[in-house]
Amino acid sequence: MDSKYSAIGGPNSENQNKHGFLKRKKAIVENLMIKKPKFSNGTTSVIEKNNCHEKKGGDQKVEIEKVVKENLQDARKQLPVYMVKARLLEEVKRNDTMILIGETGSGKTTQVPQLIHEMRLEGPGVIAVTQPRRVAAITIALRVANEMNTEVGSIVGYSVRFEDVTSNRTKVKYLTDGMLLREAIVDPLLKKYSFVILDEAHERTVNTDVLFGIVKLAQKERINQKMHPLKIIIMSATMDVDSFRKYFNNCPVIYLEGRSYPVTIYHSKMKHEDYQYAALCTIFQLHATTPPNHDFLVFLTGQEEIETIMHNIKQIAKETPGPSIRVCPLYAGLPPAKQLQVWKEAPPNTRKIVLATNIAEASVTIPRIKCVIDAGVVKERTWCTRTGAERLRVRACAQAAGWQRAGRAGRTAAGAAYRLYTAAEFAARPQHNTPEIIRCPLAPTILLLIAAGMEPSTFPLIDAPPEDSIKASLVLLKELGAIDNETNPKLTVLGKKMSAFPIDPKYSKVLLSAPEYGCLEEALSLVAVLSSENVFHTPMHKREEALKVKQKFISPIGDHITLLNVFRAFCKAPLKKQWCKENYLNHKNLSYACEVRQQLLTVCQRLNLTVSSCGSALDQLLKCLLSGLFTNCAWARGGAGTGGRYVTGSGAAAALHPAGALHAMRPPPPAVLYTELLHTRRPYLVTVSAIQPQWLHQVAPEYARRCRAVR
DNA sequence: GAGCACTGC
Repeated sequence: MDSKYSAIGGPNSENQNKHGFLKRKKAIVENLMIKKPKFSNGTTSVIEKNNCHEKKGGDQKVEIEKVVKENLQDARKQLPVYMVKARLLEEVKRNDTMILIGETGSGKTTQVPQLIHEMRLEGPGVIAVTQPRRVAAITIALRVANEMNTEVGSIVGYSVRFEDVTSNRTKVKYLTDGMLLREAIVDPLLKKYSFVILDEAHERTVNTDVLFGIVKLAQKERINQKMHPLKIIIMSATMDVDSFRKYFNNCPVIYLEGRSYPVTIYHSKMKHEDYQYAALCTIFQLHATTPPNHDFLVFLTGQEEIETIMHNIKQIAKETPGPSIRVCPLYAGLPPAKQLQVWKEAPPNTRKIVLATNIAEASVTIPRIKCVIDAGVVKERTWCTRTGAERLRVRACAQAAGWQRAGRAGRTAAGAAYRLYTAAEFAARPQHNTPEIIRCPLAPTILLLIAAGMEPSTFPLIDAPPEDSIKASLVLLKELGAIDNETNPKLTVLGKKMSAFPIDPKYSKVLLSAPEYGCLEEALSLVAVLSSENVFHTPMHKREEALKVKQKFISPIGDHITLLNVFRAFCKAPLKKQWCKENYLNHKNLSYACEVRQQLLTVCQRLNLTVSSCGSALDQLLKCLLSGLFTNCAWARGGAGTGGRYVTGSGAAAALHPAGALHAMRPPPPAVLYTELLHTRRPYLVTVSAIQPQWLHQVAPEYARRCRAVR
């Protein structure tokens, strides 16, 4: 390694501290160095053990429970945040808003709400703690309930989509930020809460960014109206503190020391043209020089890349002496059963190499990783305001992501991180990723803001999206009939109903038009599938077979009816898991679509919509779909024989995606309705159905006229 | 005739 990498953070480096080489910022209010706790990792396993032995004799159980509780309390008191308890509570009492910066393991997420509650600082109100991910909201609530010796759903509860485990006794409520946002539509002043704690703020998801504005306005308005005050706590890992502080009127910032282990960071000494090749070289160099029980975690960009490198590793390993290798892929699209491999310990004298996307950066934690190899790239989705085209491109990731990835090697012991790029390249990268709100379609967010009674033009966002992006979304909402005008938008009756659905406004429009076309039954299923993830699972090596099996679902009308066929067959299948496996379908995503459908049905019933079926009159369903997706039409260009070249309503050229049901159709349909315009190697129309050109004039006459002028 | 990172209501 020495020949190719140089370590940063030598004795004179400002990046070094006494915990190791991982960069940490200096404290403004507090900077505490905390000793390692006695029960750093034992606590959880004791709890699990206890749960497993629940049926044991009474006395023994009590005995075990007592030990567990004592250990839990001991462990709590060892947490960095617990040690600044007095000071922290003092600051909480004194300030309405504060920022809490805490590294992994500082205990801020589990302890701060408990400390506040122990002092009854929340008064008659509830403490809300938001998380970007639902698994986190659930597991943290369970843990805190355990620490407080109560059942989850009583004093401590959680609320995520499809699941509300709270009661009127709940005082500490963990919820996804999306969930709090939906609550804000009904109650923009968040009256039931006396504290709102926004956790993982550094991730800068659209939802947290919008919540910043909501809580800021609610806090101000509650003072104006002389109501009980709203206290705000922003919690985050190291981040762009200055901009956060400025946004929250120079509120105080408290730093907590983390509890992770030192990670030594190495940079590549020279630039690599091909990071995949560099990754392979580094893997085998390290394989030859480190003990076999050191697990590796390699950060790559996507499924295809991971599968390729996995194949290469296996080939090279055959001809390489030394310990054997177990390669584990990890990306979100992988079926859960296959993801489980990652958490299994490798047999003796076998090295585990995990090849992961950035799912391993924050969403999941893999134990025992001693060595991180970071290609320094990420696949990012961007959106073109003018054409509505989305593009996935590989980009260099920000410095913050580099630190986050490196930190994954120091979760359970000291480790090392090898960056496949030079220190100079790293220094030239932006400190933080572009916030999501800058690069995504805004129509859903803007509709939500208007529904919550906010004014989009003056709503305080920490980073403002491009002007034309906001404008485009307002135009779309006007065309959908959700708002009355674009300059001073007010919600229409239709818009109010649209905001009741937790889906893209285009799709809520489809559902609300469905009774008119007598197809709500079908529309619910279709929209549920379209709002979920891809239901087809196509492993690279079994592509042919997967395509063959898919044939039985395919409709000559197009992909939408094909999806409907899949969904209906899934609902009827008795052994769903097995059936999905046989048909190369993603069980998780189809089950999710079922839950979404149920939720959408409930909203429809609340709005008194008539649920009827159009039977075999599928034209009705497509017209209904067009009522929400009328901006997604494309027309065949240059007549027959041109092999599916199309131009969209916004003038963008694109081709039918080869995996689609209409791709082989000759001649290609003169007009199509597409779900997505996606730019990969070329611009493609994805999930497409054939329509009659005159339908657009019937369904959206105003748009059709404007669109013809452009074409 | 290609290939989609990650979340969330």
